[in-house]
Amino acid sequence: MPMSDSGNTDILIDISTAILRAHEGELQFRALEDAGESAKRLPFGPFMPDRHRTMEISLRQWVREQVGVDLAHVEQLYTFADQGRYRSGESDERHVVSVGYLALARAEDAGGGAWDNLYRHFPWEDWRTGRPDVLDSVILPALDNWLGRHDHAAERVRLAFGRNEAQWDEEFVLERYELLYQAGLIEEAARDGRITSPPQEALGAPMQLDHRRILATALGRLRGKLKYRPVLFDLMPDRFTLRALQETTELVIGTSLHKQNFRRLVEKSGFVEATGETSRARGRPAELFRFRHGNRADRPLAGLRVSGGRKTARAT
Amino acid sequence: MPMSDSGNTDILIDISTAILRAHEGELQFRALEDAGESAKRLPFGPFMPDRHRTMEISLRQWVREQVGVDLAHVEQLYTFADQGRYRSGESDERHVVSVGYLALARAEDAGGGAWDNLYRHFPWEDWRTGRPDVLDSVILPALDNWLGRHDHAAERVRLAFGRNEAQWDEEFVLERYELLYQAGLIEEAARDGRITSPPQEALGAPMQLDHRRILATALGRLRGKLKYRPVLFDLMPDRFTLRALQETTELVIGTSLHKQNFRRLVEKSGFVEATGETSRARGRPAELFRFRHGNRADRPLAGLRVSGGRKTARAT
DNA sequence: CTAATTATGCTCATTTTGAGTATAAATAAG
DNA sequence: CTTATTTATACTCAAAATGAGCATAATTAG
Repeated sequence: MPMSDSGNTDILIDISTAILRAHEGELQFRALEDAGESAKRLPFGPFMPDRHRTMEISLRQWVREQVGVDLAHVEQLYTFADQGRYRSGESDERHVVSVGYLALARAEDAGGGAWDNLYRHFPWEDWRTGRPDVLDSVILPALDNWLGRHDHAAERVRLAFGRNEAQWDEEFVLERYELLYQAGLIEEAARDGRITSPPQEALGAPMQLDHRRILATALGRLRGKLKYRPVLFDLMPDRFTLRALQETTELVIGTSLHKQNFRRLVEKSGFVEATGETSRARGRPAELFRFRHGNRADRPLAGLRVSGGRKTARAT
Repeated sequence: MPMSDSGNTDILIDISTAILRAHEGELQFRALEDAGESAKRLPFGPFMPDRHRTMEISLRQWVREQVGVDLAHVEQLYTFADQGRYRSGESDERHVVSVGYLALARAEDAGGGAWDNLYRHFPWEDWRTGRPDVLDSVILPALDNWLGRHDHAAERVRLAFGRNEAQWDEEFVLERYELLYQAGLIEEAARDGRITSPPQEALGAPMQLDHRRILATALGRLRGKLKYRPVLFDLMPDRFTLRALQETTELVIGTSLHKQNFRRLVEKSGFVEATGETSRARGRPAELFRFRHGNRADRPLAGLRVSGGRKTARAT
């Protein structure tokens, strides 16, 4: 964005999309494999401005036709113009600008194709069964070691990883990923030539290009958005039990929630209405709810903040 | 983002930036005037990928040198690739992709240049002295009239403008702007050929291109972000009274707040610390505070939600 | 000295939230 | 068919947060 003269810089824009769904107890994303390449990638393709009116329309259509998924929510994440930062020795140096998108799909609309467990790439983000071991056994020691040579980053580490007084903030997915990348604990960092030797203990499964970074951005954005907009329902089928809704929520925010309080929160939010039907399963049948479109007070689901709070902290 | 073949599409990227500051009781943005054109515009310029490593670095440098403003917070808003949607009869049809940025500046770092009052372009967004008259006198009647022919949009209007049961959500700035644009109540809509005759009563001062839309995006984003990240302090000088902090907050969210409760909220948030100094002004001197960097519990300032709530709703 | 003005402290009733306990309605096991 | 197990749902209770005010303090403007 400098001066103004300029010749033709032969820019090519491509769109990469993190398509998420909740399925079989996993938060999954649509992953593609390329021959002779172990790391997977997100669906992406060139954007051709003369053929489509807007990027979002173009994206939806392309994903339906080429990837076979009908998208519910679609949201632009970020446009990267970082010059080759995440592209090492590629021949095609025209790819300069890449636009990342987050898309949500309902499990039913999600066609065949291969889906991958998101947390396989971000094991430190899944706290549903408690604080992940890898944090204390690998990540924090390695970061400490790295901080020895880069102590200006200490505060960033403290905030991103919730050390000392700081709390773990489940939305800081990208900040954590970036720190791990910079500290050379991520395989992509070696591939990009940011570090000389690959990390001793690779953290999470790597992906092609900067796609893991896009996934991190997507997860962070989704976790944040959940608290004030009803995007959650774009991951749910038409009818669902509150239990299913809670499980999907937990998948996204990566923590487990108190069942009764979750119910109270959702019921008061005005986002759902009972259908009268019930679902049959193991125990007592559960009422089926449906999304109550936009209507009502639409109180944000702020209560979904990872509690971390009060732990029976008896009065003073 | 279709197929894949493609020739060279001669794309040009430009970056437009909404630079905001709080100054003299106004929320202002840096505005430029062009000869022979009454509508103002945002600073913008081409992005040249071969000269700069990242867009943000490029942007900061460009703004410092060309616009004379030192930016505090910088945040990418959105990338539009909408084909000429907001560009009517322009000769240069290469401009296809434009990236919008939000930037915050402290009043001290803001150089000379011309600044414009943001709410002059969005009078319906400023509720500091109560519900703006223009809503009931012009906007809602006109929207109702429009809805007669487009009643599918009724629900969007209800939510965006807080009718019936719905509450006014101060973050829906873009949604409101888009609705007004589509309903032809915005001068830009006539300019873009979306409607035949210009609106009888133009709402807010128009701007060039889609710059008012970028401002709307910026304001909405900022209002949202305020509640969970300490961006507010990027609009404040080094030291400030709580009163000044509150005024800036009110400028941004467009509502007035309860003074004592604001103080309580901010003090508990851990974002500020007293300096011991005081400021001299009209009444009792106020303590000067400073931003307490990143530290502490960093409780979100969720309390900044536009209350709208309980109005002495005595028990049942 | 008095009024006006702004800052700050504190109270109080509600609401919201975290964490349980209790009860209901199924299915699975014997 | 009786009991254990499982899941859903209702309710309670205390702690914390929030919305509204009243009260008091410390200045400056007459």
